[in-house]
Amino acid sequence: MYPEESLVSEASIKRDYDPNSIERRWQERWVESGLYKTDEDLAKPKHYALTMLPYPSGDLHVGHWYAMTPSDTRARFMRMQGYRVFFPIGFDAFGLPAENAAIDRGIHPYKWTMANIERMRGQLCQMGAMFDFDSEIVTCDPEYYRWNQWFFLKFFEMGLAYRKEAPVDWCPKDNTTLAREQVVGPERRCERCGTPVIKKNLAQWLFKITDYAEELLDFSKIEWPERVEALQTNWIGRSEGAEILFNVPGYGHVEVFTTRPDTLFGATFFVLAPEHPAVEKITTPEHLLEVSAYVERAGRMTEIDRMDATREKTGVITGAYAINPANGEEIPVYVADYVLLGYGTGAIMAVPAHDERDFEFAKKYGIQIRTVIAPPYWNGEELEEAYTGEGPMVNSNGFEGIPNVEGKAMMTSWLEERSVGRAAVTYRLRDWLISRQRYWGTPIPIVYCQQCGIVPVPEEELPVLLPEDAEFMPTGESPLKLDERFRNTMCPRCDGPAERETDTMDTFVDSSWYQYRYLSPHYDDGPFDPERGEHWLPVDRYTGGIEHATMHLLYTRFFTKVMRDLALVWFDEPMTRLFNQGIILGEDAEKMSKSRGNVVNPQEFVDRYGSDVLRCYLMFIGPWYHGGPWNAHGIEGVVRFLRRAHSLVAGGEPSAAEADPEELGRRTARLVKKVTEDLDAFRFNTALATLMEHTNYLLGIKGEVRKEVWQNALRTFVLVLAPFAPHHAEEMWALIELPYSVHEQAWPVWDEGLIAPKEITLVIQVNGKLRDRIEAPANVSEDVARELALASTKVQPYIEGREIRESVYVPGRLLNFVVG
RNA sequence: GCCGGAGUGGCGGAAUUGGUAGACGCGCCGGACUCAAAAUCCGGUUCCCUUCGGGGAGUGUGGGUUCGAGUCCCACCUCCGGCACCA
Repeated sequence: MYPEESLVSEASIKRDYDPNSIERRWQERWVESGLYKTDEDLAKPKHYALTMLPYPSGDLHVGHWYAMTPSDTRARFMRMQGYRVFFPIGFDAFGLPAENAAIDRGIHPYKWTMANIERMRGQLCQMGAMFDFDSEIVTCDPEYYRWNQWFFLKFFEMGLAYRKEAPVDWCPKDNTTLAREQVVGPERRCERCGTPVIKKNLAQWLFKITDYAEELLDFSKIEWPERVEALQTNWIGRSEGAEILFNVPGYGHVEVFTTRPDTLFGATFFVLAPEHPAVEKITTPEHLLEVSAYVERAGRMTEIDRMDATREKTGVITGAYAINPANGEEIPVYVADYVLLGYGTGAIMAVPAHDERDFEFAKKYGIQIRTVIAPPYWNGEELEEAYTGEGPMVNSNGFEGIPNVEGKAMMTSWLEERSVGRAAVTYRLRDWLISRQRYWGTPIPIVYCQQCGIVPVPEEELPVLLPEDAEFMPTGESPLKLDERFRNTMCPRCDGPAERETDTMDTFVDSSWYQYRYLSPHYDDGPFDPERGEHWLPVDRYTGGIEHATMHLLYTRFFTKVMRDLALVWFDEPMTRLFNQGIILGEDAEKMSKSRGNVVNPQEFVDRYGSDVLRCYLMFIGPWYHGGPWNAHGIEGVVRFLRRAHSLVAGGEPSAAEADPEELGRRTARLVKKVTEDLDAFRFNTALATLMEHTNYLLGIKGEVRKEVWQNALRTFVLVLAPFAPHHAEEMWALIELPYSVHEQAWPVWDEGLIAPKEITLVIQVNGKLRDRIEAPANVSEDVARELALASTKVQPYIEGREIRESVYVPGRLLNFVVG
């Protein structure tokens, strides 16, 4: 995608030096010398840096480069700062594209995946990252997924894995069910392929993440972006309130959840979700026809229509009555589809005066609207709309005049005393549905026996292997279901005939604990070697995209908490600090996509300019968290920068010692300070700007300082360049005849005392407006500064004939006269 | 509606956290080198006015605090992301 009339021609790139041959040469040397084997020197502080593992789609795209190379730069920086750094990589190798390739082209998913991994591994090496490939994991390897199954069994023992038949989200294109998290947007589309999902009634396996809902809301032990915390908090959706029992004479008690127990006296009707089990039992014969018709219609309606809040509320009366426990009133029971079975208890007490939805419903069906919380300046008149604000309770016998905020707790304890209610918390979060009707995933280690029922596969029989000779139907039907040899088995408990579970696990299970497996990818006695865990856990820095906020990042927190409860780990959170990078867009500032034709192929740029250029360009483009549009011309600025940097070390004996060595020392110290602080805070763009500035300065004084001084300046410069452009830095390091490898050197330190300049530009303002700039000694006193300023012919016109009321002096910066 | 984030030159973006707005880079303009071009190097580049000394305006809009506001406060506008008949 580089422009036809590129300003930097190929010939000119290769004239001075050839990035490709330099890079290839050093990559080979790095491998030979084992430079990136993980440092296990326990005397050093540990740093576990992790970047989200890629899906092996075939080729690295520019998004991978954008995610990985700054992460690598940061890891290199930590290494030079004296940390032992663990920076692993692997492949999230299960998933649908492999299976689709099998269906479309007849290639077995394993073959397809492994070929892709092979290719991507080569590209990762070309990137010049310090990944330690010895710790690589491939999640479709039985050695890996065996432990998915092991976790499943543990979850099952703990009651955290259970099977339930319920209406679930089904993607008709991918032919599988999805977790609630994988259904996105108001149109309820499949997160993977964008197809609108439908509901299907199926028996599926779920992980009980809701048991950890409260703990997942606690972010006090991690430093994660507020944005992610907000997204997860939103997703978990905690509501505090009360559960209240309403008696329906002739049936029994029906429980409701409400966040507004303070409005109980205003409950003038009662609503059940159409799917609520009580509906058919309480409906009186004369309403039966109407109710069943309504329930059927609601069932046929699509989820999207059903959830459309702008639709006019509908409902039918059941003929039954519920008794309001607060005042003993009989209130009519309706069935209405604006009440959802999946939230709370699937039944509500309706308080039209103080809830917009109930208000709309009551207006339509002529139900009484009784104000029980007085709005400001309320005189008993009828409300024109629901009042949801605060106020004193009214029409509430025994609670009159109590501020409703206090009334909530009082009403709850009043109900508790009478055993008709209690304080309760409800979450929007649903349990994690992990069953997938696909082949290319981890088989769920469960057997169904006619005698014994649901039987877990014994631990020692793991892994339950995927059959290799599966047949892939063009319809996308689960190949495991059709595979008799896989399906038919013996019950581990009674040896009788039994059937295997044919669903596989959501691939998000794989990535929920992969950070632990990296530590000992071939360990046989558990998911990871506990001794290695002690040396490296938890992850110190995790980097990746924000799109996983309510999926992967929530699941992995959940897994770690369960692992803690299994005493596998001693901490509560998987990754202490998280950084989300942005998204790299096409040149048209739109999301890259094949259909738009704006996809940037990183390989083209690597071939043309080398990977250091691509690395640096991606870091220079803007703040990492921000992302932004690709610019094929912009990258040429980085080509020039690296070439100029390289030319610093090429030849040229000093001709005259004219440059100020003190200035050089000062600027070098400033460079080190700035790059150090910027890298610490992930500000790669401004660090590179400083490196560019410094390069230009050095080129300006090249040949004008003594050899030792120059050599020393270059040494420091190459050291701080090294994390950004590892190949170029290594080459320059060799050219200035320093011993291999630059990446094993200590990060330079700076002398703060050298940084302050002796001369400063003092800004003179009059009434806050800039009037002059005066060169002055850095430590100039206020009195001297005043004299200098008053002597300025540029300042004089603005103070002549006026009274100087005050002057503000900021040492080393500015002097401001306030004149009247 | 609720929650979160962002608005700065032609463009990507800087600004030591209240102290010279526009660093660095792209693009553009001018110059050097060249037969010429590319590359490279040097200089310029927020806008308006200018008698070429300089002057005025300026960080989404309108107010405010302050000697001084891109930065802090209040109100609003626009855009992006998430959630949403969640009781």
